[in-house]
Amino acid sequence: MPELPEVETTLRGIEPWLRDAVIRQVVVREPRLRWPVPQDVHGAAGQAVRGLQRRGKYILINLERGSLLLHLGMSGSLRVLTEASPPGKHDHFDIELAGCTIRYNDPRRFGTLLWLEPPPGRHPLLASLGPEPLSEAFDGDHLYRRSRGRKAAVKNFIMDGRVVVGVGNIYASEALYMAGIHPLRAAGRVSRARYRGLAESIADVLQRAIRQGGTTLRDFSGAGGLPGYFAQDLLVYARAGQQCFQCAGEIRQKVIGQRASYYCAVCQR
DNA sequence: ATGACAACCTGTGGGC
DNA sequence: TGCCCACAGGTTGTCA
Repeated sequence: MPELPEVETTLRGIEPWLRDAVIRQVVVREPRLRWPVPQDVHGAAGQAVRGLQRRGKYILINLERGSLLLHLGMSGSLRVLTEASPPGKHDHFDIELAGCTIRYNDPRRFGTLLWLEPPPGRHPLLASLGPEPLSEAFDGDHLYRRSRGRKAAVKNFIMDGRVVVGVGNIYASEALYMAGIHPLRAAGRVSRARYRGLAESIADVLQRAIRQGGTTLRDFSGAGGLPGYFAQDLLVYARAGQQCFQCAGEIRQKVIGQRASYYCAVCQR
């Protein structure tokens, strides 16, 4: 469920509660996530929060010595609870602070809770990640350089976290539509000029989605429990069979790289 | 190095 | 109402 805008929304929701807080304890009820939750995470207890950051779709809670690394997977969400409430189904762990509990729910258990020794950036999961799409380091020239000789579909290319982080299945379709690029086009056969447009589209769609609190298709909600409202702004995603907003042609759906992809065969070449 | 795809897991919705 | 299948916002690991 969560791509970069949803993770950013989640981060912003928990940030005010974590700022200057001390971790009271981490309660793990179900350690069987994407990787087994290590005992190390209990080392967080008693440590003060130094800062919070997002790296791609990862959330890093940096403590005095070491960091908690969270990933929401496909169906994870965090919720800030200010009153005691009994854990429900799929509530796999809590991060308890003095004034609240941050509770993780994840039906599919593709999410992650790991302990990172400093410096966090050297951890294998973070070490080879590409640039942040909303940073100076990301632009069309970067995409152009990285794509030379690549035969993979451009949609798969921009969803590769080593190329650029945070672009998931929804926003990949959206950005390619905005840039007029067919998702199946070989990444190595997209011009520099069109990659510049694509990079701008990626940054634009992610920023607008963040402003709307992300996209809620079925069950995403931010840390305050509210859904995101970007679903009503989607141009192609989940619109198979409906009319293209530009040419009134029919939006197509096709599986690319095991994922449903949406595009207009007229507007995207 | 690159690309294709199976795997991880649960819930939901559609067709019959 | 119930059963079975396809599919769902992510990422890694394996194999050719």
